[in-house]
Amino acid sequence: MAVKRAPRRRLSADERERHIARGAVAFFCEVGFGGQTRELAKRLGITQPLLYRYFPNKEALIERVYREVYLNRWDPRWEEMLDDHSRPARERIVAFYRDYAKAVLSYEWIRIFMFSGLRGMNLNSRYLTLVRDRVYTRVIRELRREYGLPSPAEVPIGEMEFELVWALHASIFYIGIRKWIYGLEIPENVDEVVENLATSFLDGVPAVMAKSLKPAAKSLKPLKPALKTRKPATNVLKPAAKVPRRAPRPRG
Amino acid sequence: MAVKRAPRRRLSADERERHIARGAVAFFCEVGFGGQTRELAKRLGITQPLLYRYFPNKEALIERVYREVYLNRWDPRWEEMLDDHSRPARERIVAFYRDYAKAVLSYEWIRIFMFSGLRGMNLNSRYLTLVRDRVYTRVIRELRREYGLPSPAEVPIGEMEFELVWALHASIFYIGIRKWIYGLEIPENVDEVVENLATSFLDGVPAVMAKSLKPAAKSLKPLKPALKTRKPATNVLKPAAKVPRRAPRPRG
DNA sequence: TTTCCTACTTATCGCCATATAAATAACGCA
DNA sequence: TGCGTTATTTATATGGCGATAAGTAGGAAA
Repeated sequence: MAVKRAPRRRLSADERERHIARGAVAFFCEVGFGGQTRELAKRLGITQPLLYRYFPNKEALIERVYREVYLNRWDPRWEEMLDDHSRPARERIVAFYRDYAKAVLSYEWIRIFMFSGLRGMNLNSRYLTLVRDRVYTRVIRELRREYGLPSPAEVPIGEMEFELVWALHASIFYIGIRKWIYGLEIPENVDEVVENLATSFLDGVPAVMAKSLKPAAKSLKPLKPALKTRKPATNVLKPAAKVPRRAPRPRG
Repeated sequence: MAVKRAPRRRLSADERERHIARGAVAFFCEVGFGGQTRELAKRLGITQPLLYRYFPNKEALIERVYREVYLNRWDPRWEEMLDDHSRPARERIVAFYRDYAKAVLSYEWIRIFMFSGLRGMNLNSRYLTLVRDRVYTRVIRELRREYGLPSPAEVPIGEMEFELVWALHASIFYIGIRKWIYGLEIPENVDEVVENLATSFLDGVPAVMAKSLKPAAKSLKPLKPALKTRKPATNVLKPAAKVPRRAPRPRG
């Protein structure tokens, strides 16, 4: 039986570029960056050479996928949220992680994040350094305040304290890994789980934290103070040279 | 300048097979399974067709890599360790996780585990189901006992309890991800970190756990009882048909 | 020392993936 | 309604990678 061919439709260059970019995200996060341009084109309902009208080569397309996924993932309100002293610290922290989990626990993000890490991109470390500077420092600061411990200005944040916050981050992110990388079942009510993880964190942390703050503690190694340099926010990637569309070739 | 060629050395078939297998692990865990057989052969100091004398195709070689890495990773003493009632529960649990972390936080394991997950292998889920049945259930059982809560025989283990143990597992495993996938710096003294994570876990968990055990709790959803079927232990993968070496071809 | 088995190499096939060049046709505009 | 621009397709080049076939030589045994 003959394949019914959809009537050819011309999109504006911008529309098509976005169309391809979105499709590429969905495609590559599923099969990895080894996925073939032919297969991608087929899914998009276009021919493979058309991709090369919009992106000079596959690598540029992948670059575009990174921008699509990494950009605008950061919600600047998170920082305000953690700073809002009108609410109790515990409530703020729990609320933040509930929000953050919603933003981060998606098929696309989890997989692209892993793929880019395994490929040796440094996007991951850039992104996570940002998280550390914008979030971890705040969480620790508020925890210190909550438990009557010295402020980071008085005693700089120690390695071990960061590790404790890393652990909470990890336990949330790992829910996504279990589901979208290992293909395991996870609880239906992720919100409740995250809430419990944050709560359990808040209950378990102070003992260890207080211990690590005692000058006698074995490995109290202050880190470079974070939160010092104030960057423009939001963008993990540079605003970035937009890939120039290929000029139509002269004919004849 | 002429390339100094190492004198050709003949290994016994078994030796060469292991040589290739070990090299393949190191190679594929670094570049992923998309890595080229030519490049692998170069690193091994052999020619690429020789690979095909020992493995019928690339997929079989990859299969061999899985066996090499997954097999014998499980230490049966872990279960005994957790069951040893002559030591306090907290001590046992902390000691177990210190040990487990040492076994699991390696470049090879972390990366192969991720690569196999992203490839859609079900090895990950098989392995992790084993961990759940052999470890998580024990940890929860001991915790319940420690805190005077009903035993799993009386009240089956709930979803949320498993989630709490997952969280500890995640926070340890994630240390490896940070280092070997994201390329981030991690503390020198991982042992101490793991100890603190386990401690913080033990301090933080009981409140949430007790809550989740109250019949009134929202989502007390008992899971299928684990630890029931006793499997031969140790092997995650089937003992597995050894790839038959290719018979030398008749000549002339 | 000679022989013979087989580990290993050289040479090469054939396919498939990225990428380019040339031809076609959809749509805006006159 | 016809024209020109350019989005899109068809056809194809080019190289790389998995895999095979045939020839070479190491070393154990006699």
